[in-house]
Amino acid sequence: MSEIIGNIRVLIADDHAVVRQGLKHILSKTADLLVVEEAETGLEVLEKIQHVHIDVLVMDVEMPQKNGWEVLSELKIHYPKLPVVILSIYSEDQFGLRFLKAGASGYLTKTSAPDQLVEAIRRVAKGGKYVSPNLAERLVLDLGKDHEKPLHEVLSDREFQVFHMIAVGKPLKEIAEELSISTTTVSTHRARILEKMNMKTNADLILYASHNGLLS
Amino acid sequence: MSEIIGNIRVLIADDHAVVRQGLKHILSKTADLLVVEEAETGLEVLEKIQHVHIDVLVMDVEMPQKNGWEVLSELKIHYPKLPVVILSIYSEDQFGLRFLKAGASGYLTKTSAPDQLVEAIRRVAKGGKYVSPNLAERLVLDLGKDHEKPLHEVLSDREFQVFHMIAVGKPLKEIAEELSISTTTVSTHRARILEKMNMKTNADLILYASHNGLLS
DNA sequence: TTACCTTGTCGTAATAATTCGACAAGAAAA
DNA sequence: TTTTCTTGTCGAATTATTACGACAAGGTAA
Repeated sequence: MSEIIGNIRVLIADDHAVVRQGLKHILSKTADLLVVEEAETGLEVLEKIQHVHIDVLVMDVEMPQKNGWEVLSELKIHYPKLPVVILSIYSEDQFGLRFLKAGASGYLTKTSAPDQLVEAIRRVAKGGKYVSPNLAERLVLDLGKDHEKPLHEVLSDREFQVFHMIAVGKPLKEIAEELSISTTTVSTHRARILEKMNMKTNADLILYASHNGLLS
Repeated sequence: MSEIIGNIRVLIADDHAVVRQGLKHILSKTADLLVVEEAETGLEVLEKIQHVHIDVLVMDVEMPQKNGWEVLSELKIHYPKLPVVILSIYSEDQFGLRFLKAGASGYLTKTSAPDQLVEAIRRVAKGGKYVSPNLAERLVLDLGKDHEKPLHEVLSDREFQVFHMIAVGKPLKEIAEELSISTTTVSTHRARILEKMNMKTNADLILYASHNGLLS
């Protein structure tokens, strides 16, 4: 029955106009994918999703108001079945895993080929997961060696999140606001991060992140 | 004569496939702008530019192999007349100025409206410069400053000293002690450093220092 | 099941850092 | 040689950040 129309209804969320255009363009070339809505901010996503029926959400990580993380976790409560494809500029091996664990159905970087995106959307619309070949390999590799984890992988998701924000230079207060937690909580996370990573200052974190390609 | 065709030939350079699609889409809606080539890396830009005649280069800042900066400065040597529009995810006042000083003809963020981009390209194709109103204001403010030297060389000795100490992660208090001056003095130096270098946070300083071999 | 970690969270109190003038000495420009 | 700009310096009043101690929920090992 649902095959009569067969269109996969997609909501695109990204604060960059250019990127939204690109996504629309890519999807418009297919017969089965239909962009029914766009959103520029996390809040907009949450709002539009209530009024329009969509099958897949394609979402950037960084957005004003609510970021990808927040939106994702809120969605998991009210729309646990809605497949979400995360689109980010950050490398798959650093962030992809975390998002998948957090319930995303797919993770792609903006450097991915358009075809991959289309494939990903189709796959997750059917209830599947999409993992790029690259990330898949990484997953397999990680099966065996549990030991030699890079320092930052010892961090919990929350800690990593905070770590990253510190590394890109966000002030404590801003981090707290963005995550909607108290500044002291952020400080606590920071202290644990520093301890786990055997470091002493934010400068150490920034340099670490820079040298490990965590900033791009 | 060149008016016979009248098309403005554009080369798009961005490592994000999605963004390239977006740009193409936006430009395809105009009658006069024509995307004749694409590049994913800085090297590719440098290469393609030798074989294909283009009127305007639209380029992202972050690219593998050679980034926007590097490409821009090389272009200034061999193709000093080629207008370059820089497209970046970073706010105008952070980076815009520096790119314009370095010879770019325009600077836009990826959140800019498509129309702005089109306007920018048209303007620079005619040999003009494109500056958003926002950035224009900033420009006026910065008129008198030194344009030649590397950023950190604009600093006074004392400032550089402080800059370096901040960059290696020393806390304010320690800096003050080592230099036997008050912490507020250090803060003042820091503020001036940030202003001179057009930066906002210590993280910016650290990264700058790291990338310019000022640490170690 | 009990005892022990890890994580996410916070408040209070103590510290550190920043902002905002200010001022004087020297350099540079007019 | 005035005048203006740059630098180095500071204090008071704010703000931001950290340290520390705590607690509950979930996980894990025993």
